[in-house]
Amino acid sequence: MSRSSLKIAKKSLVDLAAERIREAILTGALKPGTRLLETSLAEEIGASRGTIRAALAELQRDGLVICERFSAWSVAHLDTSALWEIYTMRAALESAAARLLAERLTAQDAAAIRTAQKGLAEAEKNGSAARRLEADLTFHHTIVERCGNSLLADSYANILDKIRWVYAVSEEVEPLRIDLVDWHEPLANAICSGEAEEAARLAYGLCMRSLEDDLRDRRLPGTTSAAAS
Amino acid sequence: MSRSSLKIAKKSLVDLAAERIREAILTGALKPGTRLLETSLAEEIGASRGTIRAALAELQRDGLVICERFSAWSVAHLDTSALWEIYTMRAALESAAARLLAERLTAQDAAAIRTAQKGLAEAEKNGSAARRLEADLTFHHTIVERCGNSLLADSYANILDKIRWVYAVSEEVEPLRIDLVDWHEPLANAICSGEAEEAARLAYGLCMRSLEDDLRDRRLPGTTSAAAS
DNA sequence: CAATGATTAATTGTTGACAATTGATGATCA
DNA sequence: TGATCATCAATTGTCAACAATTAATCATTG
Repeated sequence: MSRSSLKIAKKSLVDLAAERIREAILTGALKPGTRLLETSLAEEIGASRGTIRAALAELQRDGLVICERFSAWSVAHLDTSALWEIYTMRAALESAAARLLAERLTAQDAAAIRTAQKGLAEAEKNGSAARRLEADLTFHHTIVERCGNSLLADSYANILDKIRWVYAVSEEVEPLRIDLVDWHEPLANAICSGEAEEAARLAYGLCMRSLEDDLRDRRLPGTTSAAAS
Repeated sequence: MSRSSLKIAKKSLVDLAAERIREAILTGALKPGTRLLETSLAEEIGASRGTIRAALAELQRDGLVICERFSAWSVAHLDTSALWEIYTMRAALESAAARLLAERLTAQDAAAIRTAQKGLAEAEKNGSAARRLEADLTFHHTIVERCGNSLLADSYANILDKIRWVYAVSEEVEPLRIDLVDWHEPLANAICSGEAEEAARLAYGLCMRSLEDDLRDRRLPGTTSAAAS
């Protein structure tokens, strides 16, 4: 943020195509289980099959689509056990990030955390469900982005995508129950005061609390898979 | 393990090619920074450029090669800060896995842990450096494989690859200092007795201890980048 | 002589055609 | 009738040619 690059990031057709398809999946326009045909996508998007194919391969590695050899591409399924995996992974990454950030905190980091907190407060006061969700994700994203580990940050970005996906796909109910301000304040304080262990524990707890809420609230279409204990 | 699939996994040329190139990188045959030409690789491996291209894209997502638009593919660099990222990521994943496994332990899990421990003991008694390393990685891998989160396990497999890479690339010294048996026993015990918090803490500690050893011992060629604090 | 602009060889980006594989359909035969 | 086998259409896997872009080279110009 302090020194944004001036470089124009020209994107290849593959990237553009991947972005389009990803968007369609994450917003729920393409529902889990939907069959994807390379030729149809190529025609709709306006690129050749090879290009679409490369884009699909990228999404496959992100876990958004699956491919059975010589048979078919399709949008990945999103059942209760997937939900559990996503949130426990999130907890793993985020609690580690919180610890790292608390250990190596700079003044800019603290300022960014406080800004994200303000965003939470505003969204809480008068924001739509979508706005509250984004403020929430932004807060957590801030922590991970600043923890200094790009490997971890990249993986976390993928998880955040999937969390948006969960919200988009679930036959809605109770969007984001918790009181954003109250629940996030202790974590923000722990990080900003350098209490690494406490920050890690709080981050872990927040994620698992979200998991419980979502497991209770969301009805994921399709499967009836047994939830993790 | 208990129920191996009978299915023959025919691999596509892309997968085969990716495997070859990955192997060459992880063993150090292709050194960090080496320029990779699609045409040369295509000729050497015996596949078309498009196939090689797809393989490279896969390796790019795994962080083994990098690609600058319209200019060049090359083997990724592996400097001190990369080492730090790899090990803190490992700590994040593994401590979470240890916690999960301790919480949901089955008899088979406990047996697998004990088996992995025996492997450690044997390697410690009369094993080469390479053998000790593999026994070590196998022990940790066992924990993660059995934690029940495939998302986490996939990410961890990639990290393990990179750790092998570190050992292969570093101008060797002091291979794997710790006493395998002594250091892993507390973690194994914590997991097998269901002490989730303790298991998580121990796993985290083990990873960070390994990081310290490797930061001290290994001289990574090329960069002189400042280590993380 | 330094900075700018044309030239070109090398390399990646994209495409459409062809080969291989699969699953469904219907014919064949005990 | 029902199981088995050939056939075929649909779809993915692979390839080789062509287009776009880059970086290096060298000429040009103030």
